[in-house]
Amino acid sequence: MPELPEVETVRRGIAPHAIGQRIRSVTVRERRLRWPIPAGLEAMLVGRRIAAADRRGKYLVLALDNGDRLIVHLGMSGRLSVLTAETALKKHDHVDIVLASGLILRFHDPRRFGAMLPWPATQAQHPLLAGMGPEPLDADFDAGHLHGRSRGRRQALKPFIMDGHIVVGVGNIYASEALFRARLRPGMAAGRLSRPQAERLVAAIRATIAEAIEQGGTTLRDFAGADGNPGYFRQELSVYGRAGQPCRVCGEPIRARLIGQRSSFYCVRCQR
DNA sequence: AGATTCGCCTGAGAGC
DNA sequence: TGCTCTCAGGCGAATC
Repeated sequence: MPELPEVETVRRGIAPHAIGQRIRSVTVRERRLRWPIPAGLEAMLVGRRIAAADRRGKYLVLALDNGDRLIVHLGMSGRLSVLTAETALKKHDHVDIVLASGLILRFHDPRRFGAMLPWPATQAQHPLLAGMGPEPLDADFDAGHLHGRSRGRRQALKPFIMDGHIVVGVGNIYASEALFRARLRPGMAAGRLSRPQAERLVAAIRATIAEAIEQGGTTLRDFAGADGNPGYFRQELSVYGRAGQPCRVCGEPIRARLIGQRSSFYCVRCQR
């Protein structure tokens, strides 16, 4: 499940092959993603040079030399891979972006929760990116921000930190992991977060995300980087998917519970 | 406005 | 073996 570390891993994998490359051709085999791929997407891309490969939250943003941009979201099961021209097509290979080098950027997404949308240069802000919270690794994500935004909130802490308006990129896996690291219960009301707890949570989210990026993300089933390799953060997971197994810190069996319709994992002893 | 629920999808795994 | 059912989950949109 691509969360921020997985998307960043993909971005880093793609950037050296994509930046500076002119787009030779584009083939769209399936337009029905989360939103349909607009008919004009191919024309926008072909002949342009890729100037940058950026990321905002879980959105990849490929900037073109004329200021137009391509937004890519991997959804649940999406992959964006750098492949050689002769790589055989697989089921769910929806889009090929063929570069002047001969390499292909191939978008593959069985569940089609992903998206591929144009962001014209004439459009200052894209609706999907407007209103997004700070990046967890940026300086403007700090205890003051998190504590301030949590005031008056009765929502559970876990869905609160998964809300992209509060902070971007924290999905279901890293939310459970960061809360364990911060020693906070996922079900506690966000509004009851003390200032010192907010300090701890910010530090925990930062550390969790940063370490996951270093490991190339977490591969449970689907995820692979641009080179097709899995991420190795799975072996670092403290609580996610470990229901019934002993807490790595205190030995207490890890509990699983639905919070905000999402499976959540925590240690009742370590997390108060 | 905040909180919750829904819906989009396919593949994997469980159960029969 | 093969069918059916359940679950997973990002996140915008709809609803309460």
